[in-house]
Amino acid sequence: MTRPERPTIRDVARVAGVSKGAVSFVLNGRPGVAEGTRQRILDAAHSLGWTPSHQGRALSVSRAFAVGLVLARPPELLGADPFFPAFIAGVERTLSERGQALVLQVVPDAAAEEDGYRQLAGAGRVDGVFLLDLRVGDPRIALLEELRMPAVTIARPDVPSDFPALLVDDRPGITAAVRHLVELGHRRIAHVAGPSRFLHGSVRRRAWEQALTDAGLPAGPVVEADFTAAGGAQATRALLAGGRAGRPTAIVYANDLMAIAGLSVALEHGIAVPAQLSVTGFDNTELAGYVSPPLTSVRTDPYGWGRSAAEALLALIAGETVGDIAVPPAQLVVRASTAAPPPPTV
Amino acid sequence: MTRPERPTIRDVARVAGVSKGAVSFVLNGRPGVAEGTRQRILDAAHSLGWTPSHQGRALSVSRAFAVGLVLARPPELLGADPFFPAFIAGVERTLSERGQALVLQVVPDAAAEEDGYRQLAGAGRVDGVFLLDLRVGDPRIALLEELRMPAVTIARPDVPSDFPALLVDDRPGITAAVRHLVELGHRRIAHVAGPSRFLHGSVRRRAWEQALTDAGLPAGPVVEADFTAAGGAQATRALLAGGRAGRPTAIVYANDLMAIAGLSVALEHGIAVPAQLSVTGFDNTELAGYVSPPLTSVRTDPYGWGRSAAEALLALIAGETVGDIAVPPAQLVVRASTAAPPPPTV
DNA sequence: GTTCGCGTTCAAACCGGTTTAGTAACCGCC
DNA sequence: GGCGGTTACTAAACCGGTTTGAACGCGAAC
Repeated sequence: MTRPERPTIRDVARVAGVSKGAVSFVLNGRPGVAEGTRQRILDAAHSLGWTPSHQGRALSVSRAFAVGLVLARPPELLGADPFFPAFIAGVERTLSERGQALVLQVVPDAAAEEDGYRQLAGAGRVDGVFLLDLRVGDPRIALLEELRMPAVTIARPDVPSDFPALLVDDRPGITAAVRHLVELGHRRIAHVAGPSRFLHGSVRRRAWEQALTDAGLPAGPVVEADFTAAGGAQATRALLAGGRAGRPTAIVYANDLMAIAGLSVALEHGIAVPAQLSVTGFDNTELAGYVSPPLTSVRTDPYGWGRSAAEALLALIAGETVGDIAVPPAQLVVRASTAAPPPPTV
Repeated sequence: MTRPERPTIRDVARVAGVSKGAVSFVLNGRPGVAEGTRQRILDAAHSLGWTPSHQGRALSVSRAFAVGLVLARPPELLGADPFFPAFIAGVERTLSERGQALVLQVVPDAAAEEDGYRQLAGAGRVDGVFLLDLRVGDPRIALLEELRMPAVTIARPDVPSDFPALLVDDRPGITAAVRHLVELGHRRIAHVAGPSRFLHGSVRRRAWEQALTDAGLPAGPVVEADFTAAGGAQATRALLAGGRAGRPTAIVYANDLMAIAGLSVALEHGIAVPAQLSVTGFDNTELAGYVSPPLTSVRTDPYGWGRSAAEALLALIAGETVGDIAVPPAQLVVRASTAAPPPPTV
């Protein structure tokens, strides 16, 4: 029975006939080690199959080599919204290239979320965090500043923040959607919004209002929903409840999930899309192109955002000065769920 | 300017007037500390706002207090498939209760995946891992055994494995779907499968075959796809290409995403669902109930699986003997996408 | 009054790395 | 031959916890 113990830096030093310090120097590519010795150490390390212990290193340099992400969303929505996995995949792509890990926490509500950040910081488990799903007047900004925890926010907060922000801007996408509908001839354009306590929820709503105003149109009806299919369906029912007269001819949804649910509610009411009702989504989910009719949507790039956010966070942790990060604007993808409105009833 | 340094166990010991050892004992709830001293130590810790350093603890007990998950899926599919986020949420729920973290890695392909596990193990970054998306003859089982890394597999592998397995079984769900269709009168039941290199892909396919055989029906046409909407659409087109005569009257899809894409392909071909074609999905995604027609699907419980898998893994890491874990069988949720087949053409 | 046993506490070693201060050897040079 | 400077390397301290072995104080037993 051989000992399955992992070799340590001591073993490598012994085999190579040098001190621990020398091994450490070689490992970190520091100068001051003769080439011959360097090779001997590398050979020893290789023959022992040595990989430096993460814990040992983390302790001595007091870094965690990990960044954190705390998500406060009910698990069922987490599953339905394709944003998170794509964002996480992007983050991971950058992190794994640099030997960093992502420490994830999923909590049920906002209170637990602050606790989550507090724990991660208190235990020194992460070197920095991402701030997602910004809320209006988000208290987490102050919390993280108090904890002196480096952070990158996804979108610029509406409260003063010294943290670099990934400048995602939902407004051009919504504006483009409304403009597209206006150009098709729509004049009664409704909105199914996300929760107004979230920044993205309220930003998209205000962009919709502004775009209508800019087009010289009165603000149409708006229903606040919760980004879920169930919520989208219910909101759509509320909008389509009135008689044909006052009913909107187009609905701008704050995400694809609600829009897709809206499509089937329309069908259920005997309202043809896009002949009698135009519909736009947001996110450009994979499924958007494969429902009927294929959904006009706003394409965003959560994967790319994840990559950029991670790069910025690592730079910030490394002590560099990091400013806000620009990202390409979202673009409207026109498919078959939008068309000219029906002729006005006489 | 006050020092923002985090207090250490030494500071707590000094304030409480005891040794580091005493503080450690109190922290870990060990006996052998007088009640008065215990209180003094707790007070000191509290007044300093001390939280033990994760790195320090991890090093001295040589545990990582973290478990790993390596995902080898292209990012775009990760976003579309609601399985992962739900599973991860379940895992997290259990982990965060016990102060453990989840270290996630998303890699592009299978080779990088093995590398990922090797790195996590080599650096001692995790105490155990989950094995997801089992492949036929999965080489990772042997790898993890070689690395002596505790693991829990999601589903029982088709190769010998000493690791506890979460006994998810897709067969009853598929069987129920086929039986449901047979009872409705269908006799030509096709299948859109997942990649056959995955265990869940081939298990579902075989279950479909077996169910047809059991019903005394010949195996219908099968098309192997890749679990994406695009793949599902393409597969559906292939199945519906033939004339009305040989065309299947029902399609059993290996997941909801492909089934939903299939719905719109049918519509595009002028084939009414469920009047002329019945469709079943798998996963019972939130969206399944909100497409038209609402999709008959098989409900699974990835959130619950995550919880159970995490509990088993932690127990295994703690040195307990852990056997396979039973989970409630998947259940068919009948909605409006299935109905009796059209009367045979004369 | 010593001895024993017990509960309480401390000092020191240890986990596996990094980092700093210091030393030995070697070089060229005056 | 002694000096200053460079290079290559070592020994030891340190990061922040846990754990062990010994010491101490005290009451009961002999």
